[in-house]
Amino acid sequence: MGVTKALVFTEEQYRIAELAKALAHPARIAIIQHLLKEKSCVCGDLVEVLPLAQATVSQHLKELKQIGLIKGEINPPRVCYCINEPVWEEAKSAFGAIFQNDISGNCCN
Amino acid sequence: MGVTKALVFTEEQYRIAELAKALAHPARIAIIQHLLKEKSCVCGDLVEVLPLAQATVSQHLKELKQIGLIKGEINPPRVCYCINEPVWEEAKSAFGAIFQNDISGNCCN
DNA sequence: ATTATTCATCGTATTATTGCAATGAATAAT
DNA sequence: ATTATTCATTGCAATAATACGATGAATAAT
Repeated sequence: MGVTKALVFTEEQYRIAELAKALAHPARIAIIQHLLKEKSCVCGDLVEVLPLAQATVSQHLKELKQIGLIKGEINPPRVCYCINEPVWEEAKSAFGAIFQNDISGNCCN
Repeated sequence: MGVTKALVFTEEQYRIAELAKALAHPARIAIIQHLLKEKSCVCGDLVEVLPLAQATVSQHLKELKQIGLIKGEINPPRVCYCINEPVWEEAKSAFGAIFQNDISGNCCN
């Protein structure tokens, strides 16, 4: 049955998984793409772009903020969102590190 | 409250989210990393590398296979796993398309 | 034939995610 | 002061993900 080792995952593995999870919903992809497309901060017109209720959009924004991929600047009465550069670069290199691997040497490729 | 538009997400958004979800667990990151590290096919010694029961590892492998990121070749009595090139390249360019964006022009960066 | 090995699948319990209506907080407009 | 706007948060309900023991299927070894 195979021995279950008492090994836990590495910090890196948890972090990549966490970042991936933040991207693991079409609404959050749509939010990110919208923020990337508008080259400046987006002031909460996201609800009109998405087929979701305001509360739901707010939840997705919260998740993206929590992980650090985006940030929201309060600019009453609106809140302006944009990509948060440091974490964005972290994610970029994390995914880059995985996908830059050379897989051509595999016996089955 | 903002008008809820009758818009559904694009195929691309669903696909990226789906691929991200496949990477959204440390065990699956560990599996992928292990397959990348071993330059050839890995014959099911994954259970010994992971702190999880065999059934759980099998589940994670199933998910990765379902999405197409890996493939398993039956080589009785073992099953050999490796990265599945076509989908791997698809994921690589999907994430690349997102992370290659220039965010330096944002008003808040 | 019997037993061992390897891996998948089923059943099930636990926990996490998703979605939205309702409400709250804070400011702007009248 | 009252009302409208903007966005966050709370409180459910429905669904999905996670984990693992138990079992099954298929082959190899004895």
